[in-house]
Amino acid sequence: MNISQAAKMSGLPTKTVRYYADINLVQSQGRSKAGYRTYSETEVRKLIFVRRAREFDFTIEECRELLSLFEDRDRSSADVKNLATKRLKQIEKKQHELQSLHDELAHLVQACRGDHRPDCPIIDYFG
Amino acid sequence: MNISQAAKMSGLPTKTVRYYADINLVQSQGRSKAGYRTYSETEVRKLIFVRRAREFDFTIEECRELLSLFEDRDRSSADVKNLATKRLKQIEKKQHELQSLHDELAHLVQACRGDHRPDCPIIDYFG
DNA sequence: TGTTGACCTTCCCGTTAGTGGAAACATTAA
DNA sequence: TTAATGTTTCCACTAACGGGAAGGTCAACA
Repeated sequence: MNISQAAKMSGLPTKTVRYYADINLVQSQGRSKAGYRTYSETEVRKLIFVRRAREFDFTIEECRELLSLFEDRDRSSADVKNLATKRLKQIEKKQHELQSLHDELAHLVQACRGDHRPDCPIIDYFG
Repeated sequence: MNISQAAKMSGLPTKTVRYYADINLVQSQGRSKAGYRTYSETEVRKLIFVRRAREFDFTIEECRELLSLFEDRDRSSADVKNLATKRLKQIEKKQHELQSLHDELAHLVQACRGDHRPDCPIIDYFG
């Protein structure tokens, strides 16, 4: 199948599929006589795999690593679990950061009267 | 004072201070005869203001907006509160996203034995 | 057969918010 | 005088694509 068909089946934009081929993340099966990229279900499966991993905010490099585990019939599940656990820790760290951000800002917003007068604890805090 | 002094006082890297001048976010007070940027406490205050706002993940454009409110003695606190509230909503949205991400991934990690065998629900889920 | 329209290719530029480095000029201390 | 910083501009790079141009290909329809 052509690239747009593979894109549709994988749920990715065509541009992205081409990009993944360019950076050697998911290569096309081959090329047609005219130079069109051709895709089979194997590549589509990999594209879907990458899309799902990206939805979990795995970076492209992490996707590359996961993909090699995915393709390796002899990988151990421990390797995969390690990667996923690492990602989980990153997410939890980000959650904590976001939480303090939220609390501080919420406190400032709550303290601000929000009327026509220029007095504003938010500006005061910043400035 | 010179740029590195302003950088130190504002808590920003010199490169960033120069960048903010380039994009017209915080201009230097002027230039010395040799062409060095000069800074006064006024600019340092603005730099600190921007640094704090950036720590709250306000974008540069939002900083620009906030800065104009900051510089406008006649602004109403309502304008500032609106901006901050918008940002707060964004943060809360991001928190929800991160939460479902976390829960799904945690579930997968928990379900994975993580031993030497290749069976892995994480890979199964992705692939 | 011609041609229209949809699809494909490569290439380059833009995004965010800077960071890193190079070449050249300025200032300061020994 | 020389060496070590400090500063300038400019250019390239980051992540992960998206937009659009210029040109080649393919299928359908009159």
